[in-house]
Formats: sequence, C-alpha cells, structure tokens
Amino acid sequence: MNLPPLIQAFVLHFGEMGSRWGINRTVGQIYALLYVSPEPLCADEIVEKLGISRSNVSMSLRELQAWNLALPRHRPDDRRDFFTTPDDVWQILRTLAEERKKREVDPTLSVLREILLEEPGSEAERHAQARMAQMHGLIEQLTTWYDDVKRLETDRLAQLLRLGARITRILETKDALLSLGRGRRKASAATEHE
Amino acid sequence: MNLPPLIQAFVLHFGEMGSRWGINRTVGQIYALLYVSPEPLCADEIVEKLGISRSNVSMSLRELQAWNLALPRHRPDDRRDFFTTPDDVWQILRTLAEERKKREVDPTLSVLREILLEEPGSEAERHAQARMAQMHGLIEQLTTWYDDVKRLETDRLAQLLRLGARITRILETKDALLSLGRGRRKASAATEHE
DNA sequence: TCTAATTTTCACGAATTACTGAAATTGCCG
DNA sequence: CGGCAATTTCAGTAATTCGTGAAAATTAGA
Repeated sequence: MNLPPLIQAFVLHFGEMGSRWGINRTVGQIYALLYVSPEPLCADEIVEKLGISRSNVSMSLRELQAWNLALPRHRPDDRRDFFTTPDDVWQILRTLAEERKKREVDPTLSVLREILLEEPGSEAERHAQARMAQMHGLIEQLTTWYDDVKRLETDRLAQLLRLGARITRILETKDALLSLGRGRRKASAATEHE
Repeated sequence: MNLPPLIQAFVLHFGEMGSRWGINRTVGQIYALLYVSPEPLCADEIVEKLGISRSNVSMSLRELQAWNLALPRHRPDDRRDFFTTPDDVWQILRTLAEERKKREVDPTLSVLREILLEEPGSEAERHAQARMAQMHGLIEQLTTWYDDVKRLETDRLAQLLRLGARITRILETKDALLSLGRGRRKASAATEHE
C-alpha cells in the first residue's frame, strides 16, 4: 500500500469496518480512497495505491457502482474510466439509506406481508402471526416516515436534525392548544392527531 | 427443522437475511424462533425445532445476548436456561439502533477524530482531512440527533413518525413568524434558527 | 465429595466468501 | 479487418467464517 499516513489510516479503517457494514475489505478501501481523492482515479491508480490485483479492483468498482457510491467520470482523449464518490455527504447518506433499505428491509417487509395473508393452522401459528403483525406494523411505520423525510431538501433535513428532541416542545404546544379547543380529552388520545 | 409452515417460513427468512444484517444464519433463525414463541424456550427445544447442534445453539444464544436481543428467563425448580426476546417491538428497535451504532458508527467516529487531530504533511493529506471533516460533521449531527430522540417516550416517538415530513409545515410556520418578527431575512438563513 | 444434568469451550472439517492471474472481451484507431 | 489499450470474466486457490462432536467446566442436589 502506497499512501500518505493519514490517508492510509482512513483507508485501512474502512477496510476493517467493511465486514461490519456488509461490504468486503477491498470495497471499503476503494470507497475510502475515492472519497478522499481530490481527483477521480482510474483502476490502475487504485491498484498501485492499494496494492491489490487489477481484477479485484474491477469487481469491487462494479459493486460500488451497484451501490451508487462510485461514479464513472470520463476524460476527453482518454479511454480509461475514472471514478469518484458523490461529493456531497448528505447525498451519500441518502444513497446509503436507500440502498440499505432496499437490501435489508424491503425483502423482510414483503415476506411478512405474504405470511400474514395465510390462514393460521394452529394456535402456535396464530400467536406467531400476531407477533409478525406487530413487527410488520413497526417496519411499515418506519418506512413510511423514511419515504416522507427523504424527499425533504437537505436544508430542511439538517434543520430537523438540529432540532432533535426539542421538536416535541412544539408538539406539546400543539396538543395543548388542540385539547383546549376540543374541551380537553384524555392525553394519550393525543397521539391520534393530525 | 420441525416447525409449522408459517413459522418455518419466517425463521428461514431471518436465516437468509442474517448475512445481510451482519449476523449469521443460525443466530437469525434462533432470534426469529424466540420472537414468535409464546413461551421462553430452552436450548434443547431450539435444537429440536431448528435441527442444529447443541453447541451451535449455545454460541448463538451467547451472541444474541451480547446484542441484548435474547433474554434469559429462569424457572423455579428448573436448572435449564430459557430465553425470550424483548416483547415490545419498539424496545427491540431501540436495542437494535443502539447496538448497531455502537458497532458500526462509534468506531469510525473515533478514528475520524484521531486523524483530524494530526498535522497534514502534504497537500493531499490536507484535502483528505477536509473531506474527513465533512464526514465527521455529518456523523456527529446524526448521532447527536439520535441521542436526543432515543430518550423520547415511545408515544412521542410514534407521534413524530406519524407526522413525518408534515413536521416541516410547522417549521415553515415558525420560520415565517420569526422572519416577520425580525423584519424578514433571506430565506436560506432560516436554517440557522433555534 | 460424588453424581448427574446442563452448558460451554475448542479443535477440526465443511461451507462460504474473497482474491488472483490468465484468458477472453470490448472498443477505438488506423 | 488487425492491432492495441483497457476492462471484464472466470476457474482455481487462499482466507475466513460457520457448524459440529467430543471433552471440559459448571452447578445443584444426594
């Protein structure tokens, strides 16, 4: 490996974390390298900097492209492919969220839906279905929320993050106003609003 | 494997997804089985229902406990350990978020912090550090937000989810009020509020 | 302390996944 | 249509991860 120390530390870390992120070492390293490179890199430069085989680079770039985390950039009068990562970190976050949802939650959601359509054949199955329905309900709430907020502009998203839990102050105010207007109801019913 | 069809389908799915979730097949299957079981199960029952070796069950239960996703339950006058999953799906979500953050985010955050303290030795390193600073900033915003909302009661959390992007209507109203009060500023500066 | 039930550890083989070099393919230029 | 540069595919091997059975450890009674 042929890199300045700080960059090498970053690249090696991404390689090690790769397994925890569900990608492999090489893919992690290449992503990290592209991310910190000021200019797009071609495959042979990656080979040289990381000290891995050409074919490995080719396959790993292909996987990064499948994740939309590596983008091909062509140069005039150069037949080689150069690659970068998306440069806006918020865009990277969105991409990552989208791809992980696609791979990690959507399949489960559809399996749950299928199973829940079946007729339980025993008491055990009836109970299991009830549990699955709980899980399904939660996942659906989460994905509905996600589909909703992912459409926000980045500025709004950042604003929401910064607000954090303080958002609930606003909700509390709103609840108070509503229950005044309606002639006060039981507080737990307030979650039905909007 | 010795299970009613609906439960088997669920268990097998969790086994297959295991690799994508960063756990292995057996761990996924055991979790799924415990999740849908009306009563806690002991190791031998799991062996019998899933058709895997006793030692594999032992190691997998240990891993599930490390994730706080399997809880030991003792019965009077019975030396065996019985296991369940937490029964509230919201609690499971919290546990999952916490554990994944610990394993997948925190290490990166601390590596980034370390590297950012170093003095860059070249222009390439200077640029790389700037990129890492962007990544660090985003991760820190996200974890701050997470630390904030994870403290909310479940009802409030569910309320927020249900609101989804409509929350921005409230923000817009608030922005409008504030900019009126301050004598109208440029809209993009509004993200600085609160 | 001994015994028997239960759980855990661990070395090994099985299965899976990652990486490589060689060969095949692509695509551009003359 | 060659010829050349670049990329991709793929079969084989290396490395890692998974699952097992046998043996060791633990623990509660006798």
